Amino acid sequence: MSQVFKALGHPARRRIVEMLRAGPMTSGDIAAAFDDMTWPTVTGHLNALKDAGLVSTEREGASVRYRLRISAVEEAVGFLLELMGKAEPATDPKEAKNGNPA
Amino acid sequence: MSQVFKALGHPARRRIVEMLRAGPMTSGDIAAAFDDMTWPTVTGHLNALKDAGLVSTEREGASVRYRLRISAVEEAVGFLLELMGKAEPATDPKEAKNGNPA
DNA sequence: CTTGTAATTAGGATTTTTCCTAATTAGGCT
DNA sequence: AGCCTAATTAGGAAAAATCCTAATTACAAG
Repeated sequence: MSQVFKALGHPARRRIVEMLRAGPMTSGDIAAAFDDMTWPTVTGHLNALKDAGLVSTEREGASVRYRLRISAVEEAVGFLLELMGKAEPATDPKEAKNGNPA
Repeated sequence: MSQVFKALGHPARRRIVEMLRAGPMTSGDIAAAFDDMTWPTVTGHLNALKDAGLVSTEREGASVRYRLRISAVEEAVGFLLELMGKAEPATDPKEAKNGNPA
C-alpha cells in the first residue's frame, strides 16, 4: 500500500498513469512525452510504478508495452473510501487492524 | 496533490488518519498510540499531514486537537476514480480546490 | 513568577529518492 | 556476423525524508 501511494506522490508518475488510462503504451512513447527528463529517468519512474503494482509490462518485439493495473488503483481507492466512511474496512484476516463500528 | 499521496505513503501517517476517522484527537493521544517512535517524530508526521491538507488543528487549552479533513481525501479519491474511469476529469481550473461537483 | 505538562522546533546522522551520463542488454534487420 | 533502434541497468551526485536527542515554546495552576 505504501508503495502505491508513494508512487502516486510524484507528478511524473501520476502523469504516466493518466496517460496509460487511455491504453497501453511503450516505454519510448512514454519517454517521448517528457521533454524535461531523460529516458533512463522515465524508466526509473516506470520501475517504481511496476514495483507498486500499478503497471504491468509485456514485451512486443523490440519494445515494451506498459499497461495500467486497475486493481492496484482499486486498493488505494478502498483505503480512501473507508477513510471517508463510504466503504467498510476489508474483512481480510491479513490487514484488518482496526475495530471499525460500521 | 503530490503532498497528499506522499503523506499517505508512510504507514505511520496512514495509521494516524485511520485513527482520526473516529474523531479528533490530541497530539498526546496520537503520540501515545505509537510505542515505537518518539513524540517529536509523531509531530513531524502530523506536520506532514497538515502540510498536505489532510488534517487541521485547533488548540484546546494546553493541548492541540487534530481533525481529519475529508475534503483532502476526496481530492485524492477523485484522481483515482478518474483513473478507473468512474469519474470525469475535474473541470480543471489548474488545481481545483473544492469545486468538484459530485 | 515558578513549576509542571503539552507540544513543537532545532540540529544532525542516516537512509532514501531523484535524476543525470555512460555502459549494457535485447531484438530486428541486412 | 554487424549495425541500428528500444530499453534498461550501473554508478554516483544532489536533494529530500526519516527519526532521534536536546532545547524551546505554549498554556494552566499554584
